[in-house]
Amino acid sequence: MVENGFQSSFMQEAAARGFIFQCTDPAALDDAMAKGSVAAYIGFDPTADSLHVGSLIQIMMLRLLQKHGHRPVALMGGGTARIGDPSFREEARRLMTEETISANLAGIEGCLRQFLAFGGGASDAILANNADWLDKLAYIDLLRDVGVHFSINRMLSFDSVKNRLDREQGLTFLEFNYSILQSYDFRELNRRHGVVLQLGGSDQWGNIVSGVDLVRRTDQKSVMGLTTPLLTTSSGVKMGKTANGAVWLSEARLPVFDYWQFWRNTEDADVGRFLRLFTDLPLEDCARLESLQGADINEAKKILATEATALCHGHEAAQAAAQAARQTFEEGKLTAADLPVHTVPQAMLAEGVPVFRLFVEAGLAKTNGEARRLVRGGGARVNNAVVQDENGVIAEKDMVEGAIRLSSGKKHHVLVKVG
RNA sequence: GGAGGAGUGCCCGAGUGGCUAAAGGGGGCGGACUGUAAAUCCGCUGGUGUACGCCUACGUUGGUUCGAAUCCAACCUCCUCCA
Repeated sequence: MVENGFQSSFMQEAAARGFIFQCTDPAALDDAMAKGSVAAYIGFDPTADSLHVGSLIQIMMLRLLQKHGHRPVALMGGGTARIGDPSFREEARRLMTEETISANLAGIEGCLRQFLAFGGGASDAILANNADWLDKLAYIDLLRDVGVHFSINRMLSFDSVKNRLDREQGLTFLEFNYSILQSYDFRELNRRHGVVLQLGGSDQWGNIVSGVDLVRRTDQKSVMGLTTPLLTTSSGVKMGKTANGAVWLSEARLPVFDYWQFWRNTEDADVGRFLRLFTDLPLEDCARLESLQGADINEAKKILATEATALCHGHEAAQAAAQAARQTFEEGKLTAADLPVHTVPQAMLAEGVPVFRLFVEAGLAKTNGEARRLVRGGGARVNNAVVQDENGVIAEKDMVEGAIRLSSGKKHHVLVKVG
């Protein structure tokens, strides 16, 4: 463990909680943070209108900065979005329209506001958008100003690039330029807001180091980089994937109940790590909860779920989700309030609707076929009764306490109401 | 610019004229066992109000054929070597 030897409260806590993977100059960073407030940034690409759990470690890092009196800067990749991040290959290459980008920016900003305090104070967070400067860039100027400081030899030596070449994956010029633009962002934020630290996932190391170099060469200033570890669950799966894709942070994309469930279902081996990274609980509490054995660790998971959910959706919503879970899983209550609700038109239930269709309607299956398969596999339940006939009809008579509860498996529940 | 190789479902990957909605694995979903965990075992894993029907799918477009992921042509993209 590298957790001691740091003087600044931020570095001590960040290290102890497991946020630090690599740092360009730990001693200098520690020093700067011990002396005063430091501004640090992380970039977010507006590829969707919400962030998801994959970005959460970065957000928590910004939060930690704020807690220790430093200034977090969230940089929106509004400019780079118009190029399309090439690292996603095929998928992300479709170009986004201006409207999509600005809608996504607004959505992401909403996510960030849950976690950070924005404003004009010393440790208030700042939202920046690289479109503000990238849109104005002239190619030749960029090449002369920034391009000269990039050595192809050097770039080829970066792991991120080398791997691609070794695997015969091919690397486009565009992608190559990505690190130039990112470096340019760093310098711009340094000039505009005095940002001296760039944070990111471990995959960003090469780009971050490039930025550090650029600022040193052109501005003779020493800035730093710090990366977080790549998060996988203990069974080696990349974190944050679930039935319907990503675990989103915005309620519009993922009901609070489901967000709470995501954390509740953490593997035993990850509980301690996640408590330290994704909650504000004191380290002693994390250690105590982590050490619970056997079924007792479920208590720790509930605390993890409620704490993590509170950070994202607020205490009330988190408590409500916890209670809904308790009623549903422990007390076997059929229609606990605060389960995700899906409303359907009155007419639909008046006429009666085939079960499989209602499951699709409620979002528990993506297609009719998937819903039918769910029923055939014995995983579909209506009001807790296993559905036998996929074509069976559901109607108003099936309402219990004003709702019909649909379940996919043991964990996914939706209340269907008329609205 | 020249020569050679490659492009298959969410991912990896087999398949070289009909038995192919396409082996196998991963991932995902469901079931069993548990502790709403992990591990293990079992089932499912294009769409379509289910239909040995129709539609979509083996880079793109066209062609050969009763029939094409499979053969031919052109094109696109990627890789390797040469200039």
